[in-house]
Amino acid sequence: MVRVRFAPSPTGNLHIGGGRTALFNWLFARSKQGKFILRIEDTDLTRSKPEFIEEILSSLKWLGFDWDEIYYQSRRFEIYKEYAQKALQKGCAYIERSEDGREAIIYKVIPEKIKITDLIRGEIVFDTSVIKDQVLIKSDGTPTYNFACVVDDALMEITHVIRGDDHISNTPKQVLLYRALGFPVPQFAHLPLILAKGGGRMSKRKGATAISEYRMMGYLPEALVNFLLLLGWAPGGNREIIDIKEAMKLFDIKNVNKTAAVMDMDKLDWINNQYLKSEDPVRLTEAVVPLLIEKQYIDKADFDREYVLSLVKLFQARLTVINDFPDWADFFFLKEITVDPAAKEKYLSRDLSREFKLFIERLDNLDRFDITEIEAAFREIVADLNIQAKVLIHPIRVALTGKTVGPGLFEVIYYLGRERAKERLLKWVKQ
RNA sequence: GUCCCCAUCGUCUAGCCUGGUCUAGGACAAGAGCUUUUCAAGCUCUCGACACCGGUUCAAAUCCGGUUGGGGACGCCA
Repeated sequence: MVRVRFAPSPTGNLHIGGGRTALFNWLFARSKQGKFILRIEDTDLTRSKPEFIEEILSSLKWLGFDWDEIYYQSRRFEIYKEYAQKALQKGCAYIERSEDGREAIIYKVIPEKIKITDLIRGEIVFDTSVIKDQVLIKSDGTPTYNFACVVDDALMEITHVIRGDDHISNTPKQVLLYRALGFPVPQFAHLPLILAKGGGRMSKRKGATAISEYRMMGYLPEALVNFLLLLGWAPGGNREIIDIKEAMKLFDIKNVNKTAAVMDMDKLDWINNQYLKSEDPVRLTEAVVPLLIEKQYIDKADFDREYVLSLVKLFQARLTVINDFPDWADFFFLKEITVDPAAKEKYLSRDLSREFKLFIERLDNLDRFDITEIEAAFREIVADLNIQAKVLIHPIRVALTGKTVGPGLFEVIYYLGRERAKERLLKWVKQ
């Protein structure tokens, strides 16, 4: 039975790279009917924070990665000490006493060649003569990362260690410890790192790093997962949009790339738009409502959900992120709209009083105020005036929305309602 | 500095293992156009890569070596 683990350290948020490591572990486990284990590596008592644990767990849940077991290393200190004693008894470790009299347990590294077979990279050979003796238990009694990791992976019966590239150099140290303690050595698979746009490591200065930030920005978890999946793995057949269920069928750890990938926000945006388009409008509305409340565009206690739903449908295909909606659709909620200066200059610098007045009259006289009737009325006017439709459409859009881009004009007028449309047009009519 | 990993369009990648089917395919981005209602949606087209040098071979993106470049690790952090 396949057993894999994701082992984050709660000294920070769940990173985009961590998210991808979790993804590949989860995918591997689920595609092999195995177990996905979560292990919180909180041995550094001063740097580990409960709020980070919360954050990591909620990010994993948001991404859709459920775990079968969860462990906290801070509750297992006795176990590590026990195994350190065993190493001592076997004679492969020694005690080092510091000046203040505290004792650390150190593993003695003997020069040899260690060969590991990485599932992604193939054979890697290390010479342990360049590795220093390894601390197992620090003088404060807590275990070191490499030691706790080995003991836990062995005790938790982890069959495959799938982790970031940055752990390659830890691998020979760990193999040494597995052998010393008589544990079977698991299989290793080292994932390439995700690099920042300009090269180098991802950092706050080079864009969003935490999964939760992407959530806040309005990305869908399915889209982010799809994006992460494509960073280092291809489903074949030139496919770009693939959901996790199908990825489970096609995924093979051996097909994961060796090359580090650069984070490309443009591609993420495109993928997110693809998912947004096929998202259930009702669900999207649920996501959008809190944003509208926050901006005070709607009243939490009293708003028309059906109306918001209609507007969501109007913008859905164009949204890059969910959070675009409040900005792009603001004119449906604001009493006073702000007109983009450039748009005003381009479309409303000419006096259109006559045209606007005509249109207002036609809107007034409509028996049925619906999209087809509005358009019919508009078409008649441009025919009468003998002008191109766009000559009038763009100025009207700017007058009604304040923007040069948006949904189709007649839908905009319909959902704005007769009175508001007339009112906004009237502002540009000189008496 | 030492050790390790990596190397196809600007970016993500297919192809590489099992050399010829590759004048290297797709996607994002960019550019051009269409959509006689915008684009932030849609459609069409264009631009654009096997890092370099040697070797093996009838034949190399594919195999081998080196160079260069990028990345990572060298903590009583994880």
